[in-house]
Amino acid sequence: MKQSNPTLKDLANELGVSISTVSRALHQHPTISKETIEKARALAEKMGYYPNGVAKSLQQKSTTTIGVIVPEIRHYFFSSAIDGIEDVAYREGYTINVSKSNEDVEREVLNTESMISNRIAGLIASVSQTTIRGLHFQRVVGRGIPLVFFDRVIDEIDVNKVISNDFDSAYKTVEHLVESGYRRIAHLAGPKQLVITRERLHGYREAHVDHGLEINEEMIIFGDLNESAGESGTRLLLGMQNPPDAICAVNDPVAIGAFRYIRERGLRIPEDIGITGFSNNPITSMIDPPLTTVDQHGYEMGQLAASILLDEIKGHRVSRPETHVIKADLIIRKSSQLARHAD
Amino acid sequence: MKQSNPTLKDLANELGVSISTVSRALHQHPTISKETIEKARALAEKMGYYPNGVAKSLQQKSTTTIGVIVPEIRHYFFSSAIDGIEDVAYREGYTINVSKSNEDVEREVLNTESMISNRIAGLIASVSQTTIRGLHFQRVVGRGIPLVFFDRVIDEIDVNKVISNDFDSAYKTVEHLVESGYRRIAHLAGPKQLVITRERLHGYREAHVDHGLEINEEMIIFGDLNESAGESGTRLLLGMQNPPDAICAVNDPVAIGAFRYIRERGLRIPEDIGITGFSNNPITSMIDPPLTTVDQHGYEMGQLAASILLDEIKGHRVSRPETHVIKADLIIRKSSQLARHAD
DNA sequence: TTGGCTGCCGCAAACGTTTGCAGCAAACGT
DNA sequence: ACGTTTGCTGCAAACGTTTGCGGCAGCCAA
Repeated sequence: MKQSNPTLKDLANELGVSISTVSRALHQHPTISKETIEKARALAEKMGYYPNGVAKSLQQKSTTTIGVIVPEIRHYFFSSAIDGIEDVAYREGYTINVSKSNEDVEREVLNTESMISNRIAGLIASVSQTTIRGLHFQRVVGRGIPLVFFDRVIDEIDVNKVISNDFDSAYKTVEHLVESGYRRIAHLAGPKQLVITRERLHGYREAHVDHGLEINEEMIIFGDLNESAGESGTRLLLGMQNPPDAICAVNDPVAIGAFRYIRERGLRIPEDIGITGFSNNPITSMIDPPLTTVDQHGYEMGQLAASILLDEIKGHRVSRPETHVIKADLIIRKSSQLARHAD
Repeated sequence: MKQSNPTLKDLANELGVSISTVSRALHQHPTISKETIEKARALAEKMGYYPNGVAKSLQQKSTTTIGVIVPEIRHYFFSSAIDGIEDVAYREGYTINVSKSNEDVEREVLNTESMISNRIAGLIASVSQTTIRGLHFQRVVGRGIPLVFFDRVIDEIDVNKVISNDFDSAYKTVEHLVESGYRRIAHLAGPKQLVITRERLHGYREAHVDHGLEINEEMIIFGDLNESAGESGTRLLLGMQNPPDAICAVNDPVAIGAFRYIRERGLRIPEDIGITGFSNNPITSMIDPPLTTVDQHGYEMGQLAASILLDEIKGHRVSRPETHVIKADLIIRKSSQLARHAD
C-alpha cells in the first residue's frame, strides 16, 4: 500500500502505458485490446482504484448529484418524499444532497447558493413558510439548473411542480364533516403566503358555499404548520363565545396539536368536536380515535418529482413545465364521525 | 446575460487583470489593493459569479461533503438523526449526501463506493441489518476517510461510535415490567448479527437473572426491525400454550406491530398484556394506551456523530477512537402499568 | 514496392480553481 | 545616484479526468 488514492497516472506507470489508454481500458473502449483492458481492470482492482468523481465532474462540466431542499427532514411527509427521491435517484446512478431550511428563507437562500456552487445537476425543493418571492429559486433556473417543486410550490416560478389536489381534498374533507352532521366548522390554516394554505382554504370555503353554510371568518385561523400552532389555534377557537363543533386542520401536525389540546380540555372526539388532518402521517391511524386525514402519498410525490427532474437533466423533457397532480385520498376515520351511534 | 456560468477567467478578462488576482481579490487577500478587491466583488455580483466548488475540490484534494448512510430515511429515529447531522454540518459549512441501504448490504456497498468516488470528507453510517463483516466500511477507513458509526455499529471496526446505553436501557425496561407485576416477559429481538440486538437481549437476560426469573428461550423471538415482524412475532407468542403476559420489543416499529396485533385479537393493554418499545417515536405518546419506550435522542446522536466526524476531518481529533454513549431514558407510560388501579 | 487498411495506442488540451514564486513600479533611505 | 523596501500583480503548475486527433506498426492487395 503506497498511497491512499491511486490515480490513472499511477495505473499507467505501473502498466507502462499512457493515461488515456488506461482511462479507455477501464471504460471498455472498443479500440483497446482485450488484453490491455483485462490487465488494467485487474490492476485497478488490486490497487484499489476508484475514479475521482470530482475530476470527472470538472471535466464533464456536470455532476450526478441532485439537490433536495425541504423545510424539515424529520417530518414524516418530507422524509418519505426524500425516500422516494433517493430511490429513483439511486436507480439512475445519481446521488442526493439534502439540506433543510428550517422554515427560514435566509437559510434556504444559503442552501440554494451552496447548491449552485456545488454545481448540482438539478434541484428538488419544497419551500419554507417564510419564503415569499423566491428570487433565489429564480436564480437557480436562471443558471439553467432544472428545478422541480413539490407540495410547497411558488406559483410565479415557471417550472415543473408536483402537488396534491389540495383544493379538492379540502373540499371533500369539509363536505364529509358537513354530511357527518357538523355545522360550525373551523379551519386551522397555514401561513398566508403558502399556496397550499390558499388552496386548502379555498376548498374549505367552496364546500361551505355549495352546502349553504355561512362562513364565519373568525373561525379561520392562520398559523404555522406545527403542533404548537395547532394547540394555540384550538385554544383560541375553544375560547370563543360560540365555539366550533369541528376543526379542519391544514396538516397533520396541526391536527395533532389540536387533538392534544382538546383532550387536555376533557372534550370528547368526535362527539363534542370533530377533527380532521392532512397528510396521513402514520400516527393518525394509531391514535384513539383514529384521525380522519388525507393521504398525500409523499413517497410517490418524491418519486415523481425525481423522475421528472431526471428527464429534464437528461434533456428528454423539452415540453413546457407542467403542474403534476398526485391525487390525494380522503381517509375517513372515527375522529369525524359525529353521526355514528347517535341516538 | 452572456452565458450561464461565469468563471474567474471571465471576470479577469472583463477587469483586465489576471485570474489569480481576481481569485485573491474575492478572498480578500491582504496583498490585493482595496480598489481591486472592490471592483472584483462588484463585478462578481453583477455577473452572477459563483465559485465552482468542483474545481476547488479538485485543486484542494478535498470536498466539504459528508456522506450519510442509513437503512431507511423515513423512520423517525433516522430522520431525526439526519436532522441533527445536517444542523451541525450546516453550521460548519458542510453539506450532506444522504443515501439509504434499504436494509440491503449490496446496496450499502454500492453506496460506500459511490461516496469514495465522490471523495466525501467523511462518512456517518448506521449499518443495514444484513451487514455482517462490513469490509466495505473497512475500505473506507483504509483510504483514510474518517468514519463514525451511530446506533447500528460494527464492533470489529475501530472507529468512533455513537450509541445508546442499550444494555442498561433494556435492563431497566424489563426491571420495570417485573416491578409492575409481569412475570412471563417475552422479547421480540432484532436480527442476530446486529449489536443493538445483542446488547438489548443481554439486558433482557440480566434483568431476569437479577430478579430471579427464569428465562424461557422460546419467548425470545428474532426478527426484522419493522412492524410486520412485530405482528408475526406476536402471533407466534400468543399462539403458545402458555403465552407471555408482557412483550418487550427491540424497537418502536416492532412494538407498534405487536400493539396492532394484540388489539386485533381483542386483548387489553396493559391488563392482559404489557408492552414496551424502544426509540420514543412520537407515535408512542399518542396511541392509547401510550407506549412505554426508551428515548434514544436520535437528533442529539446525529449532532454528536457529526461533530466528532468534523473534528476528525479537521484533524483536531488525534486520540484513539472511542465509543460515545448517549444516555437513553426509559419513559414509563401506561402500556406497561399492570399494577395501576389493580384491585 | 507502394498504397491503403486495420488495430492499437499516445499527445495534449481542457475543465476552473489555488498558490508559491517571481516581477515590477514607485517610494524610500543613505 | 544607487540599493532596498513596499505594494501590488502575473506566471505557471497542479489537481485527475476525458477525448479528438494523429501516429505507428503490421498486414493485405495490386
